[in-house]
Amino acid sequence: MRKVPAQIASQLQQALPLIAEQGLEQTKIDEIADTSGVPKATLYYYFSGKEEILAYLIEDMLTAISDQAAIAMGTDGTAKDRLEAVVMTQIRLLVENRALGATLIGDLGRISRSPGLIQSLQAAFYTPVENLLVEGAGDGSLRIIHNPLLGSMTIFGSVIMSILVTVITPADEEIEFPDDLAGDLLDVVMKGLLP
Amino acid sequence: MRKVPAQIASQLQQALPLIAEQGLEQTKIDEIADTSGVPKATLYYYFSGKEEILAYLIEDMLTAISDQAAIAMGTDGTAKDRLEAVVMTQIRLLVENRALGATLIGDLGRISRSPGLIQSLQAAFYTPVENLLVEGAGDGSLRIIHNPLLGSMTIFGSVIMSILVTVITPADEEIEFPDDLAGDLLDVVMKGLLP
DNA sequence: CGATGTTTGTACTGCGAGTACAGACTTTCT
DNA sequence: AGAAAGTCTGTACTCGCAGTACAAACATCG
Repeated sequence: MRKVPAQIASQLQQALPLIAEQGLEQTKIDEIADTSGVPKATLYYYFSGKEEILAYLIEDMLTAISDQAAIAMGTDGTAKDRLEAVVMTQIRLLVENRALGATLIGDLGRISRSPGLIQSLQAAFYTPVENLLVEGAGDGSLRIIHNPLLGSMTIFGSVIMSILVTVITPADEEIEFPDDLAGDLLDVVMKGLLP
Repeated sequence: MRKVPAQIASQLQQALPLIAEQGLEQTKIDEIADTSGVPKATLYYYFSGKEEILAYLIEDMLTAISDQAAIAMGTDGTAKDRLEAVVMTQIRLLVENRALGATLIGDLGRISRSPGLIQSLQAAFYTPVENLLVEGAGDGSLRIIHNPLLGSMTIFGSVIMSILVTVITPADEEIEFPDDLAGDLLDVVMKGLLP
């Protein structure tokens, strides 16, 4: 895969709603070409096919998320505070690009089939959270849990499911602001379900 | 779609590992026919295509889960106890049929595009949990949370992510027993991450 | 036993992914 | 400047595979 010019990368975003809506399988290359304005021949000049186009866009987003998460991790405060900051960041970036977020979540199978994407996904979601859980057990701001990986999965799972629901919801209905959503979500995850 | 004979439904299960591994997109109808032993012409006699075959299998599993969940809900005990029973049931059924579980989770987008499947998914996962959360707030065995839907999403999210990881994990590695997994997961979800 | 439905093999059609390639245009090098 | 190498895109093509057509064998049932 050749280095993709920023211009083209940006144009490709326009095809995302289409892909999110009908799935990559049902989205024809010509549709992607037409909607994005990038000629089909040019697409094949840069990518080897549909799969690679989508993988490229997803990887791009995951990189952005892990970058931002790293920043949030580096701030001051207890592990708990920074965990909340990280989760908020993840949610914000997913919601800001709804279509890509929906595709990411709706197509976890595709991601799990690509080692590169698995790695990016871990870097964006698992690793930062898992590190913070360990840190939190150290500085006392978080409970020591038996299985930290499961903790990060719980968070990741609730994040993506929340997003999925806001994304499935017809666009005409009002969506909760990411901050409210993130707040409620953290409330549940942090305090648990027991009284 | 005609009523599918039990025999054929059962044979189709054999094609699931294939679909889980490479995705429906990459799985050819002829492969499904060969692996399952159901002739291609017969497949098209009952189904309108690949999509419908997979949808049928998924719906089948979701129905089984919601049936079992309903049973677990009907037992004695506090809402908390029954919630744990329900979650254990969900995990058990997903793990017992790894391939289908993996497909279900890896292809949430497909599900979210089909109203029928959304409904089955809700019946299997959301509705029972959400009801129990409300009940639990009533009988005092669970905390009153601001957004019950979010509670059920958190649980669903952590369940499927845990499954996804056990499924992605190379088959040669030892998998945690569903009971242990469920136990750890409930520990996190119930008690939360705070000390 | 006729009628209606099931099952399956074989042969076919057609869509759309991906390829080939030539020509225009741009950048880089000498 | 001018050659060389790389970028971009239109057009026309191939070909794999999903889905269709259909006929013949077989079952079921009234």
